[in-house]
Formats: sequence, structure tokens, C-alpha cells
Amino acid sequence: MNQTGTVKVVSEATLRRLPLYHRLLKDFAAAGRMRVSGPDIAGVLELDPTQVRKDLETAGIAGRPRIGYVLADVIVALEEFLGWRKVTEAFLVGAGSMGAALLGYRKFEECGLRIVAAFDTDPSKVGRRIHGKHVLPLEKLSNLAERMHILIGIITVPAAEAQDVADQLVAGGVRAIWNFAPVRLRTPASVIVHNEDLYCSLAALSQKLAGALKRDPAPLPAYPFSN
Amino acid sequence: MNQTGTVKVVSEATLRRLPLYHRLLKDFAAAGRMRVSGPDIAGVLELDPTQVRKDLETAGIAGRPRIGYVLADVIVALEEFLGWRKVTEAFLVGAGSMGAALLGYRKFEECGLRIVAAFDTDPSKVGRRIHGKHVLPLEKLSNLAERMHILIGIITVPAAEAQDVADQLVAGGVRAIWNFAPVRLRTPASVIVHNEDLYCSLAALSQKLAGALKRDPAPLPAYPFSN
DNA sequence: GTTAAATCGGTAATTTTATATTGATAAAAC
DNA sequence: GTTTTATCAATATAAAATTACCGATTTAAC
Repeated sequence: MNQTGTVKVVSEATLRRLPLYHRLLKDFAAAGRMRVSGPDIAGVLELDPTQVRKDLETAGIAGRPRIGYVLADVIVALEEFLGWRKVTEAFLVGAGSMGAALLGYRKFEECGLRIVAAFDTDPSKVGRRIHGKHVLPLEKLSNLAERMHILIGIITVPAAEAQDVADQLVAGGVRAIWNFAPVRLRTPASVIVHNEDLYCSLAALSQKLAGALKRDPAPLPAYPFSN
Repeated sequence: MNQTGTVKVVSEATLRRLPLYHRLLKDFAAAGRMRVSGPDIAGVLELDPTQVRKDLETAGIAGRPRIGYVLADVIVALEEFLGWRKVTEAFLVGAGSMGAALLGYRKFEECGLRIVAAFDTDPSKVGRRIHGKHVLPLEKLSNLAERMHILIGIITVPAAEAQDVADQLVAGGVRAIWNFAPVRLRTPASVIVHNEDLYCSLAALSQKLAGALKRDPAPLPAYPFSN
């Protein structure tokens, strides 16, 4: 937010590049470097130098001519900008295999996300722990979310149940939803929804591969593999 | 590919909307509908009608004035365009929790992806099956990929090992990589790489949430939850 | 010191993407 | 049969994102 109280809207594309810079810069810092230039970053990540500079500018990061940027400052500023410097608590709903996988991502905490509990309807899962996190019954979801002022909900339930879970999360006061179910959720405009739709992602890959194979066909499999 | 032999480049944004249309249209078909109009689709998905029509046009789909589109035709054309009508075989590398989650996605086959085997270095995993798929030793990866003419590789190993795995996949003749490891892979230009970087995704969510909270702050948690 | 080179900052041009407008078409209503 | 209406198609406009350019600045080389 700037002095006028307006919040700059940052493009999704920029938002997805910033963590790349952050990661690279952490590597540079670990290697003992103190400074970095826009062209440096652009070179490694194969991006346009101007774009890198504009992205950093968006995050409120300034450099100095001929010098570049002070590595430590940029890293801190990026974390600040991305909201990684204070941890936000989240509930994960759906303790299936994808849910379990996410519960195991330890580095999320470094990115400001702490999953404090999981929820599921399956009695065989409720009461157990997955990667150290309690699995609680779904009935308690919205109540607990409200009492604990949980701001982020992660949905890893089957598509058919996702909308219902989303409604409960919203009822519990959640402000952002990370949705791994392959459905478009209906939520109030005030709730941020981020869809991680692997089928859509796969579609993009498939289509590009199909195009590439048309240009340059692949031979047929010689040794079929029985599964 | 058109008659001139050129391949139309489709924007990533369009490519990610097409599966949404496909899913919706399958629902419509299941409900017994025979036709659909652009505005219909746009209404449900909250998109611009012109954009929907343009997307369909990109996929080579034509409609008729006042009629709209024939549902069955659009579904087939979308699947054709997305490369979903012929199944492509894939290897998955990294039988950790994310790998296991992906091995459990049964619907991938409907999207033209069949994961035929998994690979891992961990002796406790090798030789076992996960969701019915064999886990094989990593040493066999590039050799088997080549012999079986595997075109897609899915990387779900830790970041540190991802580049090595990518190299082996490329050596085995793989043409597309679906990369879940949080690193940018170095591959020949002919190989399609699709990054599914959850940390970048999370960053986008965090930043938007941070912005929303600045506009409309959340109360502090009243009941801390010990884990 | 002076010069040369590298890099940021701001602005402009380009390209891409999204949206609006208008006309043609065909079905349905009357 | 005529009119009305909904829709696709094509074109035009607007918005956004990317890339290019140029001047200012500061370090390093000589």
C-alpha cells in the first residue's frame, strides 16, 4: 500500500517470477555474494533484464546505477512483499494423498504458510496424525476456523465435495482458498481463490506436446510394457 | 497445424481455459443437453462471451448463428485439440508423497496421460507398487524410457536431484517434462518443460492475501492452537 | 584526473491479450 | 410470411504486458 491508501495490483505473471528471483538470490547469498544486477538475474533465469528490473520495482526494490542491488536487501524486500515474513495459519481439508503430500512440504513455513491442522470425514483418518499434523473431523472445521481466526484454507478433497468445503471455510471466516480440486468454486468476491487445477495444467502440457510431435513425430514404442 | 505447415501458438491463458470448457460441457452433456452457446459458457464460468468464442475458434471449433455449438462436437474437438484422445505414456520419477499422490490420480488417463511406472532411488520403495504402479530403480530410467519410447516425464524428486533426473529423462528421449520440483531445469529447447512450482503459486496467494488484509485487516487469533 | 563501461531509472514502442461493436444469419414468435 | 431475437463471425478498440531505448550515475581502469 502506498501513501494514498491504494494497493497496487500486481500481475499474476510478475507474482510468479518474484519467488524465482528470491530463490536465486538466496543461492547467491549462500555462495557469499553481496550484490546482484538485473542483467545477472535475467541471464540465469533467461528473462529480459528490463522485466527483472520492473518486477523488482513493483516489489518496491530500488538499485543503484552501476552497482546493482544489495542482495540482502532484495531478499528481505521480496519476502516482505510476498507476505513471507509473518507466518499465516492455514487449515487443510482433505487428508487424501494430495493432502498428505502438502502436509509434508516443510518449506511452506519459510513462505509464510503454517498448516496447523487437517480435516477429513473419513473416520479412519480422523484422530490420526499426518506428518505431525492432527486430522480432525470435518464438522469442527468452520467453528475452529472462526475461533482460531484461520485466514487460509487448502482444499484437497474430491471435486464433488469441494464447494461444500469452500462454503464452510468461508463461513469460518477464511479469506483465501488454495483449491486443488478440479472445480471452480463459488465464493464471495472478498475471498481470494487460487486454483491449482492439475488437469488444466496437464492440458497445457499435452497440447504443447501434441504440437511438438506434429512438427517432429516420435517413433512408435518398440517394447510395450505390461502393467 | 494448418496447410502451410505452421503450428498456431496458443496462449497459456487460452490453454488453461479450454479444459474448463471441456469439463463444463461434459456436465452439460451428462445433463442431457445437446447444444450450448458461447454466452452460456461465459455465464457459468464468469468469463467474457467473446473470449469464449475466440478460445473455441483457436481450438478450431465453429458454431452457427442463433444456434450455438453442438455439444458433442465441441467436446470431441476440444479433446482432439488438447491431445486427450490418444493416451501418451509417462514415467514418474520420485515416489515420495507428491509422486504417490499423482500416481493416484485416475482421471489423468481421460486427459491422455498414462503413468506406466515410477522410479526412485530409495531401496525401501523400489520393487513395491504404489496405486498399482511399479516402482523401479532410478538406474533403469533412461534406458527404459528410450526402449519404451516414453514421451513424458514427471519429476517429483527433491529440488537437489531434479536436474539430474531431467538430464536422464532427456537422455531417454523424453519430449515433455512436468516438473514439480522447485527449480528451473536446464533442458534442450526441443523439450517442453512445464513447472508446477507450488512455492511460486503460494507466493501469489500470500501476496494477494497480504494486500487484502491491508485493505481490511483481520482480528488477531483469540484461541491459539498448540500442535 | 579523465575516460570508459556497466547498470539503474524512466519513458516510449511494440506486442499480446482482452473486450466492445457491428453485421450477418437463422430460428422462433406472431 | 414478416418480424423479432439470439447468436456467431469479423473487425475495431482498449488494456495490459513485454521489450527497447536513452539519459543519468558511479565505479573501475588507465
